[in-house]
Amino acid sequence: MPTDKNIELTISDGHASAPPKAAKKILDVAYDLFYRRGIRAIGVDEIVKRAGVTKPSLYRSFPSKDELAASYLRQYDLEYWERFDEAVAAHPGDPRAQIKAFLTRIGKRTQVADYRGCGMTNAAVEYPDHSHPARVVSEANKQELRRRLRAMAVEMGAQDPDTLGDGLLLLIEGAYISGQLFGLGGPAQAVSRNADLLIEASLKK
Amino acid sequence: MPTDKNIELTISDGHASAPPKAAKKILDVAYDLFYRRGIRAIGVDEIVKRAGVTKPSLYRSFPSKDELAASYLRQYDLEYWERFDEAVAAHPGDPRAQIKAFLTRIGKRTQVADYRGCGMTNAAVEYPDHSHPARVVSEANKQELRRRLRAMAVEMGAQDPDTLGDGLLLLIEGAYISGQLFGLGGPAQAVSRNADLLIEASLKK
DNA sequence: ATGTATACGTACCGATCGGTAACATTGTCA
DNA sequence: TGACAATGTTACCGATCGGTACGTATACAT
Repeated sequence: MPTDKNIELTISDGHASAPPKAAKKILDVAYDLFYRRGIRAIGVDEIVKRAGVTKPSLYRSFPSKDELAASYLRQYDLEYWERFDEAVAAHPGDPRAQIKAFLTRIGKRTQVADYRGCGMTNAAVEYPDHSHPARVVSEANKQELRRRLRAMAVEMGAQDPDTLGDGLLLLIEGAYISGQLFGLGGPAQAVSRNADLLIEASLKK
Repeated sequence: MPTDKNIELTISDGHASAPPKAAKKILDVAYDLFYRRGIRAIGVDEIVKRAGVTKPSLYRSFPSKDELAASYLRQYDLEYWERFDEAVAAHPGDPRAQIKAFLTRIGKRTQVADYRGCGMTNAAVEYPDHSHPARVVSEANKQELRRRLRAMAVEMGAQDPDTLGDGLLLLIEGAYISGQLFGLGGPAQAVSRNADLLIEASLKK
């Protein structure tokens, strides 16, 4: 869900002036529609209609639909790391518990009807072209996720931290995808358990 | 890559007559374009152009673009289980080796530039609506994958076979997705190693 | 009150979307 | 050669796509 924080960081780059109010409504609506139904599936007409604004307003705040999609993902990115940091902050100095908290949360999120997975992952699937503005944001987010997981694997004292970090990433991505593929009762509910088994098997003896 | 086998099973349902030749060219081209660039990203005009046929020919063989996409996935499904069964047949009676062979193959496939992941997974991301013809095929394929993996986990003598089977599925889906997200050197290359660790940790002692 | 800038709306653009009607042409087998 | 099925040709449909030219309203400062 979109929040109101840091909107000005994502919609209008550069100049520090306050953004038009229409831009916030547009981004909020675009966030919701892009996430739930996909970026390619949503036209700008539907966005402006649901936002109660007009098309020129959209194009005054965003240079193109592709850039609006990138802005949506930048907002998604902010909220993603907020959730991640919450799990980390809940267990200071205990990376294994941090991971477990994050994965338990993911496992729970996937167990709702019409779960739509990770907006970053979905956007990358929709736009295979690496130069697409939305994909650039998506790839950066995933690189950062990999970096953090590998760092936590080091902290945990894994025998091969890169392998464990990557294994955790695979489980996480698998949970995002299978969550939207299987719905309730799908494999994603087992992500935390499997991660725990994998971590246990990967620690130095 | 599309093969020529079993085309008649996927393009025209019901009557057992040989399919028109244009239909095969159309399906081959659609297979390639849908897989590499996405279903929503490709218009029927581009398909018929690349296939060297005309639009009416497409709509004589396929009732709609959505059904053509479903036919593409049915073909994908056939080839998917061919690859799976190859890995199984290579190690009779040894499910752990079967899994390892299948995952090693996936790990290798992901390590090429512009890898595009699993066509089934991608289609599900593109079409969140569960009633979409393409998604119906995709979900059936994934259900079958889950069934097989859980059955193999039983054969392997896992303590909790459902959890292990689901864990393997998560790793596999993670490999598909991260393969296209990270490109060369990504986490997907560690899928076989992590699966092996997970299996080892999941067996009855 | 009046200028000035900024935000917004009406109406429109060409291109492309998926899909079709009507008819001409081809290849094949009897 | 006749007959039939498959394909091609051309032109078209309404809807939607992303995007814009241009006029209007509103706010604020002087």
